[in-house]
Formats: sequence, structure tokens, C-alpha cells
Amino acid sequence: MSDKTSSVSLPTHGVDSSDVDALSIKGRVTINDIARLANVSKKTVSRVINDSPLVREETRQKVKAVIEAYGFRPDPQARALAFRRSFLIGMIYDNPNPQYVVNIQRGILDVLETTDHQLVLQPTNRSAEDYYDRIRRFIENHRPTGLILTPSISEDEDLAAMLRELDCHYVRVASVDLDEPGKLVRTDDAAGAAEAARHLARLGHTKIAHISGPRSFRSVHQRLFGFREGLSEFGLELDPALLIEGGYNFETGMNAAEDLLTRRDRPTAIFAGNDEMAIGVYTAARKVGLNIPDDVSVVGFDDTPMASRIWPSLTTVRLQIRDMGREAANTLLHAVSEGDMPRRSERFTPEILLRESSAPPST
Amino acid sequence: MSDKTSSVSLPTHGVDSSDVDALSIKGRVTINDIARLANVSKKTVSRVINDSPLVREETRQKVKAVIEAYGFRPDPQARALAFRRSFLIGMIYDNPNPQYVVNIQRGILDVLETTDHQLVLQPTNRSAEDYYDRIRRFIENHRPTGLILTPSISEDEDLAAMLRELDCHYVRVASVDLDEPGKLVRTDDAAGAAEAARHLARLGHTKIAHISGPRSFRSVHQRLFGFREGLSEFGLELDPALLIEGGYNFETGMNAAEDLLTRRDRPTAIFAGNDEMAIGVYTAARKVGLNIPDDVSVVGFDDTPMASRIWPSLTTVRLQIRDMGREAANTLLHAVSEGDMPRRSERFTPEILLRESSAPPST
DNA sequence: GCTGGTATGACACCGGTTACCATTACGTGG
DNA sequence: CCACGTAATGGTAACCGGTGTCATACCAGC
Repeated sequence: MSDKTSSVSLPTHGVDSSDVDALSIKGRVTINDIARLANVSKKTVSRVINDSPLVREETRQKVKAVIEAYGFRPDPQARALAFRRSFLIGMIYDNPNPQYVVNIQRGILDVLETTDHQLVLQPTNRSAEDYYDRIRRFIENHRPTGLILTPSISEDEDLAAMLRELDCHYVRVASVDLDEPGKLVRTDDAAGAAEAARHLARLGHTKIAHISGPRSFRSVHQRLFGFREGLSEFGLELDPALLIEGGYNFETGMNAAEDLLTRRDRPTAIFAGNDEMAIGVYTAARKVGLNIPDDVSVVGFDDTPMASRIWPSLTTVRLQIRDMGREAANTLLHAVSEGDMPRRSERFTPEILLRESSAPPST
Repeated sequence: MSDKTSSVSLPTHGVDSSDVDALSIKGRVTINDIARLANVSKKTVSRVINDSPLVREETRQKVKAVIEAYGFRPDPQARALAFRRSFLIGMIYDNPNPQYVVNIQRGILDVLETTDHQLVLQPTNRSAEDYYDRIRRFIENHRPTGLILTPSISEDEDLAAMLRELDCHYVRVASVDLDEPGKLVRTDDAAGAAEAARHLARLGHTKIAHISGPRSFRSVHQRLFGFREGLSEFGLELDPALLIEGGYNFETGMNAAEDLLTRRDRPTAIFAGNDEMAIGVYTAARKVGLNIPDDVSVVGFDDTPMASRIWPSLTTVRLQIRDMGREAANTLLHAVSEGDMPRRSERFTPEILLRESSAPPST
């Protein structure tokens, strides 16, 4: 551990100007080394690194060659200090399902891989007392390049306002339209839900129930809206009695389904707001002795791994989560480099995956 | 932005010494402000921050009070530059299941929350060409405080060697004993598998098959070893014909089970190396018209969310993943602060969860 | 000759830490 | 009680490795 290296030639970290050779560089290659080797000032090297136009092409080539030759990589910490911002991207989320978290992470990392940025995680608890404080502290302490917010955090307007006040770039991944199109990666949940409705209507179902997620999630209204839309195209409408609010989890899905399926006039199809609740429907159906899809068709939303592996496999709607992660990262980096110039962001339309859990109603 | 503050007493960026008041602080509170306000040198403040013993108790209290009063937080970037290491912990993993990733992350973050460290993700592809290079670059560029390696990355001795050579602290989460007990969070997969074996043997099964993970994973041998152990306690042994190597995924589990279950002398119980393959067994059983658990008992490993939600619910072995994440982070931080003094790390013994998929064999 | 734009470099600075030196406090022997 | 050695403490300057500001040198056009 004692670090008394050498009483050697080099007094400070600078290298003898008399000894202009690779061999004289000890340890890490710094911008000073490059400057000396290329016979320019460190500022010029800095300009080259940062793609400043204020460098003659010839000089630029020369410097780049030296950088290349010595494998110089500017120190992220030093840049962070000088730039007064770190090259970190924070991902803020509040306990969505693991599949979602991991896929968004992958998508973001797909993009960051090609940059100098690192992804740091900031799971939070939206109902915690210090929810805002923690995020604020993170930003003030680390000055991240930006944040990526996922549902339902992304729907929090107060948070967005705070971020603007803190001059912190951010991108929201959400299923609803927000005021800031340039900072939004929009998933079209409504379109997905509409697809589900059409599919069931097309099969001939008319008594179609919906187990929604909690009303406090704005995405829930999107899915509900789209579902109604899809039904209306077939002249159907959602019977209020067949709409039950669940909690986006297994238990509530099961309970709601048990309620629905034990009614005298039970529905022949159930569209669950997510796959977890759909799996709950499976369990309820078994409990009350009904068969899927013969007695009741089930459609989910999310395409979790479970959906394709359960029996019968679950017809569901797939969000393109990893793609959205990529898009979010790209949008964020774009906003940072272009100074918030809005960027035409694509909208991600989910696709419906037809599997075994849906079939025409038995007459 | 123009920063020409004062031609006053303090030449550098310090603030007027005549104006010792909170109001004189512009922008972020720095160590200089604290030093001035506390009437000590910045060096002394630095000593207080870093818990140096070379500060009189009285002085320490005084400085701490000022720090507290002004909510001073030392700039992580600046410290990183000066310390020549960033306050980042890298988590390196190679595509384990999402549930695992998320739970480990949670555990790690539980601990980091209370420190100045951030968690950055480094998913890799162990079979990629630049696998080592990428990790090396990350370390050289960012000088993280340390790394946490999860299976199967954690079993890679070459990687560990490289990290030692780079003077990079690390902790491995693994199911096998490695040479460095101080850097290991050990999960006792063997004990879990033994539990599974005992459970099935106790139920009266004698023809018990095992679908293992790929042999290249060292954990697979642990599970296999433990399974044999457990069987032997009941005077049973694993028939080589009933051992099939799978790939830790749904398809291979299904194929292996289809093979096993269509034999004339089929096993009455199957222990799958993980839940995903166990779900594959479910599907195969349905395909060949066998009932779980009446015709065949199934036991998995992992307790993924699916396990409790599928029907019939899956008897499986639960690893304490989040706890292991916590332990890994604690071990790492301990190693860093104590200079690798080995730390007695607890061993995590998995528990078996008895559910509906296992029952006595039908006679 | 003056103006203006381009390319480059000198120097201070980002906010901490360490190296080294100066000062102070304290215990001891004469 | 004084001189002195040693430990405890605090100050100054340099440094970590980059970037910003501003001055300057150069060249073209009016």
C-alpha cells in the first residue's frame, strides 16, 4: 500500500520536456503527454477531443494520430469536474416488474455502450417521505447528464417541474401524452388495448370483461380508452358491470376474475390490464372449473416470459420495452447535445400476440 | 458565467474574508466556504470529512457543525479526481434471469443507499470477443471502487486474475468455493438441491430424474452434488439414465421432460435445475397427457414469480438473492476500507418451498 | 492601416487531496 | 523553572486531469 514510487526523473506528473518519448510516460497517459508528443498545447488537444471546429484540419489529424497511437482516453472524472457534470445517466423507477426494469436497462445500455456514459440506478419509492429530496440530492451531488423516468414516476408532473428547476435534462417513458413531446418516449398503450378488443370482438365475443390496473396510473386510462375504442368499432360497448379495477398483481386479478366468472351471466372473455392479472384469471378459472379458452378467453398485456410458457399460452399485447429504452437514451443524449431541440420521437405501437388462451366463444 | 469576483483579499476563488456570512456564498457550498466559516484551513475540513484522527475533538465538532449547518456535501467528482478512484460500484453480469438481476441490484442498492457510492451496470457477454477488454477499459477509465460479479461471470478465474492485476477490488457471488473466501458471497446451492432430494424421497419417490443446467456452470455441479447427497441419505442414488443436461431454459426443460416422460419406465418425479426448466416440464407433461402432481412430481429451483402463480404452483428452492446482494455490497465496502482484511461472510442456505407440484407417487 | 475572423496558447479554475513545512502543545530531564 | 525533543495541528502550494477565458498571432479584405 505504501506508494512511494520512484525517486525517478520525473518530479511532478509532467514529463521532462527534454525527454520526448513514449518511454518517458509513466502510468496513465494524460492530455499533457499527448500535447507534448503532438507539439501543441493541452488546450488544443482538448479541442480535438471535444470536436471543436476551431482546429485546423491538419492539426486535428496530427493530434488524433498521437491520441490513437498512445491509446489515450480522457479521464471521465477529470472531465466531470471541469464540465461540472458527470457522465452518468440516472434511471429512476418505482418498482415496476423486473422484466420491465431489465429490458429498459438493456435498451438504455445498448445506446450508452457507444458513448462515454454510464447508467446508474435510482430506484425510489414514490410514496416515501423523502422521495423528492433523494432525487434532488442525487442531482445536486452528481450532476448527471440526465435522467430517464419510467412509469409511473414518469407521470409525476411535480417531479418534472423540479427537474426543470434544477436544470436537469430528462426523458419520460410514458403511455400518455405530456406537455413536452421532445422529452417523451411514448408507448401507445391505447392502440395495444384496442387491438386486444378487436381480436376478441372478431372472434365473436360480446360479453367481454376488463380487469383494469389501478386508476391512479394514467396508463390505465389509456388502456381502458383504447379498449373501448376497439370495441366500439364492432358496435360493442363495455358494460360497466364488467369493468373491475385491479391492482396490477396476481391476487387482484384472481379475485376479480373469480367475481366475474361466478356470475350467472358471466363474460365469455376477459381482457386483463397486464399479464400478472391474466395469470390470476387462469387460477380463478381453474378454481371455478372453467376451461381456457373453451369457456372463457383471456388476453393479457405485457408479454412477460410467463405468457408464452404458461399453459395454455397467453394471448397478450407486447410493448417494445427494450426499443423504448434505446429510444429514451437516444432522445436524452440528443437533447443534451442539441440543447433541447425537440426530436421527432417515434411512437411505439405494441403488437398483439395471438396464442392459445383466446378462441371463439362456445355457443 | 464571467467569474471575476472581487479584487479582494482572497486572490483565488475564495470569498471575501471580511464577509463571513452565509450570504457571501454564491452557488454551491464548497470546502473553502466551510473552511472560512469554521475558521480553519480547508485541509482541516478535509481531515474531518475523511475521519482523520489528526484533528482535535473540539475542532472536529466545530467543523462538523458548520458542515451540517450549510448542508455541505463534498463533490464526488472532485474527490474522485483527487483520490484517483470514482465512487462507483460496477455490477457485472451475463444475462441471468431478470428476477435475479433485479433482486441482486436491490440488495446492493439497499447498502449503497447509506454510502456515497453509485451502482453502475456492466452487462457483458461472456462469449464476446472483447469480453475482457471491455471490463478492463471500464476499470481503467473509471477506476471504480470495486466490482460485484454474479454467476456465471463470478466463476471466471481468468477474470479474477485480471482484476487482481489491475488492483481492482471485487466480490464474487457464487455457489462454489473459491480460493478467496474474503471475496466471496457463497450461496449453498448444494444444500438447496439436497433439500429437494430429501423432500421427494420422503414423499416415497424412488425413480427421480434430474434435468441439470449446462455442465459449464460450476453451480450445476453443486446442485447435482447436493442432489445426490440428499438421495443417498435415503439409500437412493441417481440413475445415470435419469440425468439429462439442459440449458437452464424453457425449451431444453421441455424437451428433456418429454424424453423422460415417454419412456416405458418413466420417473415419478423430476427435479429441474431451475424454475424455467421446471415450467418446461409442465408443458411436456401436458403434451404427453400426464398430470402434475398425480403422475409426476416436479420440483424447481429459484422461486421465480412464476413458480407461485402457475398451476399447479411449483415446489421449488428459494435462494436469498436480495440478501446476497446486500452481503456482496457490504463485503466489498469492507474490503475496500479495511484493505482486504477477510471478513467472515455468512453462507446463504436456500429454503425449499413446498407447494402443489409435488405429492407422493401414485402407486 | 484598420477591421474581423480563425487558430492557438497561457493561465486560472473546477473542488477536492496530498506533500511538506511551520507552528503550537506537551512531557521530560537538568 | 527553563531548555528541548516529540507529537499534534494547521497552513501553503502543488496536484489530480481536464475545461473556460482571454490574449495573441496570423491572414484576408476594405
